[in-house]
Amino acid sequence: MHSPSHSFNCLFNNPEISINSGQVFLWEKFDNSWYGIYGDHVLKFSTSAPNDDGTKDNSIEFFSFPDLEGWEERIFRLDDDIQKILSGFSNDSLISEAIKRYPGLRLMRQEPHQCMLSFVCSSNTNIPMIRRMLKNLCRKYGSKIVVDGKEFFTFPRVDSLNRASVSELLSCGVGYRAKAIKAAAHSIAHGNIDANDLMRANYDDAKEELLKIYGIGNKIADCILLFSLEKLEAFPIDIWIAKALSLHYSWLLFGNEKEGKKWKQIHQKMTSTQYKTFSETIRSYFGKYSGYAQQYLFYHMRQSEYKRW
DNA sequence: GTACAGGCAGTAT
DNA sequence: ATACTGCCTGTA
Repeated sequence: MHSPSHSFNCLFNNPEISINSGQVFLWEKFDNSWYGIYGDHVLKFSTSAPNDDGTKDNSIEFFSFPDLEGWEERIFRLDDDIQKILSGFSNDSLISEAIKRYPGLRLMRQEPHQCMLSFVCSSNTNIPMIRRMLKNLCRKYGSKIVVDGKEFFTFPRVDSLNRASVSELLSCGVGYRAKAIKAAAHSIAHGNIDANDLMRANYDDAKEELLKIYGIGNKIADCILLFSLEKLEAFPIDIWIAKALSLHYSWLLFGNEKEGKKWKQIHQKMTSTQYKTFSETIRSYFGKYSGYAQQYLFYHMRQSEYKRW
């Protein structure tokens, strides 16, 4: 189905950059169109081809299969008052610089079950591998939807993953994460954990629930909370953010210089208590929209390393 | 061959 | 609490 194109302001003229941030995994570009898996749906948007005179108007058209009315507001968080949120970081020079440098970068709202399973697959691996694992899972357990002559596979229902045997999951190349995938699917399928409950709960309570699940630790829990459970104060600290923190925020995190230097050398492998301490400090510094700061920091760190994915 | 990639759980101190 | 270890899999 076809949604009318938006009259976008400068704060949302570039949905591509948010997808390229690497926090969503199942989007692909063909020509002028992006296609993404969102639970049971295939989403698509197209930027307009250049006009005859070589100029480009910046209208974007949105589609979904099956129809998902107004998905772009939801997925790109157009309901956030981003101007207000970003202006809240004006006292931080690094984030302010990143905001100027990467216009249009936004958090994306992910489908909760898909988000949870995606990040469960993300441990100790890289983005191309995560994408491969998820695509394999979709192909094996999702359903096929043909759009524009291309085959897409929806994200598996938790029931299917819960019923799958570990050896079947292994054939998707997920390795030792198979056990964690089953654990997560089982928790959802049996109602031990419920996305709507967690959305209503506060950050700490929701996180505590997620941490009970085998395979979900601090970082993955924070990703799930930020990207799918409306906890915008969540601040996932992965290796990239850890680098950013030791590079730019040691003044904030370390009272004494020595400890900062020591941590710089290690600069990964945080203990659980370190994670908690850093997380609390940084969240009280950036405030209730810390997650947006994380998004800009993460993107900036990846950009400055000329990473490909 | 070996190191490494968006962490995590298990065990021993 | 912290230190240390192994882990599927594909790529460089």
